[in-house]
Amino acid sequence: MSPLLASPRQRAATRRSASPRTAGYSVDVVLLTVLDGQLAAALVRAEGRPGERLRERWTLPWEPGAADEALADAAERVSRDVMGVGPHYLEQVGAFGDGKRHPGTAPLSVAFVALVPAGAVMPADTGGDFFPVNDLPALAPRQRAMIDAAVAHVQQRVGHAPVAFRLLPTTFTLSELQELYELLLDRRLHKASFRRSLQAARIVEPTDEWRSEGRGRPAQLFRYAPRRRRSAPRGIRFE
Amino acid sequence: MSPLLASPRQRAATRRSASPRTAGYSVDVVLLTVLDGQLAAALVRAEGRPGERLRERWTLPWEPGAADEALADAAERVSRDVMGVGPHYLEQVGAFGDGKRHPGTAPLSVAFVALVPAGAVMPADTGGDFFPVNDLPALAPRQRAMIDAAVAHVQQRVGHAPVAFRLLPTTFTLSELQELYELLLDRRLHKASFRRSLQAARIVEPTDEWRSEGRGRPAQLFRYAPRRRRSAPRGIRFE
DNA sequence: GCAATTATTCGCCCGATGATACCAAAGTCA
DNA sequence: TGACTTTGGTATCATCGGGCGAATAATTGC
Repeated sequence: MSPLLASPRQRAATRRSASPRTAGYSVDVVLLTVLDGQLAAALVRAEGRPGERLRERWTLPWEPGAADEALADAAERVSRDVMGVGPHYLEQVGAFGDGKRHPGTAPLSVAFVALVPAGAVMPADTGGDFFPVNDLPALAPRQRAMIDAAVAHVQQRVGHAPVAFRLLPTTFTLSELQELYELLLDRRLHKASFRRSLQAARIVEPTDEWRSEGRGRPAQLFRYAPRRRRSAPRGIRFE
Repeated sequence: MSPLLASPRQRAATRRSASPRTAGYSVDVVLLTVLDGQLAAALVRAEGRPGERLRERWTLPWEPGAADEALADAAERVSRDVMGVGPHYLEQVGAFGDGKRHPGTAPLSVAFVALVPAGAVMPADTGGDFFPVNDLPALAPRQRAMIDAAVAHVQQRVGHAPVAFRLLPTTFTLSELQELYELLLDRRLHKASFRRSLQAARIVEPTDEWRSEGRGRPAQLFRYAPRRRRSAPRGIRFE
């Protein structure tokens, strides 16, 4: 079988079956995007051994861990298998293994979170789909925990990493950006303060284009273009 | 051999040798304390197989991963084997496995960070010692990476978790607390501002005791006693 | 007592944040 | 055409928190 002709689904299945003896851990990816104004995670069909009865129909995309490979490389490959292209953001969330089941036999799973811009489409042959994180189908407890941790991880990183910009197209309106921040942080933000802070941080620049959304004044489009080095943190937080 | 008579070192050695076939991953603990005004990590003597030549003499305390156990339980046991008592703080840092060596044969290590109050002593039979994180002996690259990540993790958590208070005795002066924050954050803090924020957060309370350090006015002793629920975060950070 | 040292607090200033209101540019509808 | 609505973008003001220097307090050593 030529690798050039193999579909992502076939590649993934081949790699999985090539390791009948589990390496001791799996690499699982929580692939997040924005769908219909909600955070959504990619799930694929659970593939059990012939004759095995699965209690769950869906699972996070994953791969058995390889001894001689960097974890991030495996996670990137898993993401590529699902979406056809590499993720715009990839970060490790942590290791999960507290006695809960996994679709594979791995006692330990290393979770990654990957971000895909809103509007990206999953190739049909992937056999997967996006589900809102607030309305997930039945999942193994460990996988549910990994999704929850991935969302919490993104929420904590949103102020220190360009998380939001990886979930948006290359150009966007400031209202879209603010709505995304409100979605991620789960709280309302003040419009004037949001734009003031954004301007002070100098991480977006305006383009020459405007977008008219039907009613109301057209909005100027911006792009992510950080021009400022990180300012030293000020003050102390006790929480 | 009765478990009641076994020293921590013997218990750890027994457990390690009980898994000749590696479980696929290890649980490593970065045990931090404050020693001579510096952050210090606990290291133990590296134990190789007979005849095997070790390039490093020291290693992080660790254990092979067990399939049927929670990761945090293993990390707590490792900490207890080193210090004799459980840690005052324990949190997972992440999984490390990017092709670097480990004293065991595990291709993957799950790192935890544990905090021990300044002044705590390591039992003599542990065979370990504390080393300043800025002046570590030769270590395997993966272990060095885990220590660096653990320190960075603590620095990021210091404003959101009672990290500093787990590195201090139960009572302390405000100057000691500020010096610890300056050590952790690696920057100077203004005394009046520090105390003002501390009072606003309502996480310490004064005791009836004062401590005289020789010269100068005696300092009042405080204890950690959070009385305030977390205030909702304000504003936006773009960094 | 007086200087030195350390602890604790006060007052001033500035920047960030939030509330409210205002202006601008488009569509809708009579 | 002209009011009204809708959405984008800005201005003004009050408030709050934090940075800064200085004043005050309590002890040791001379």
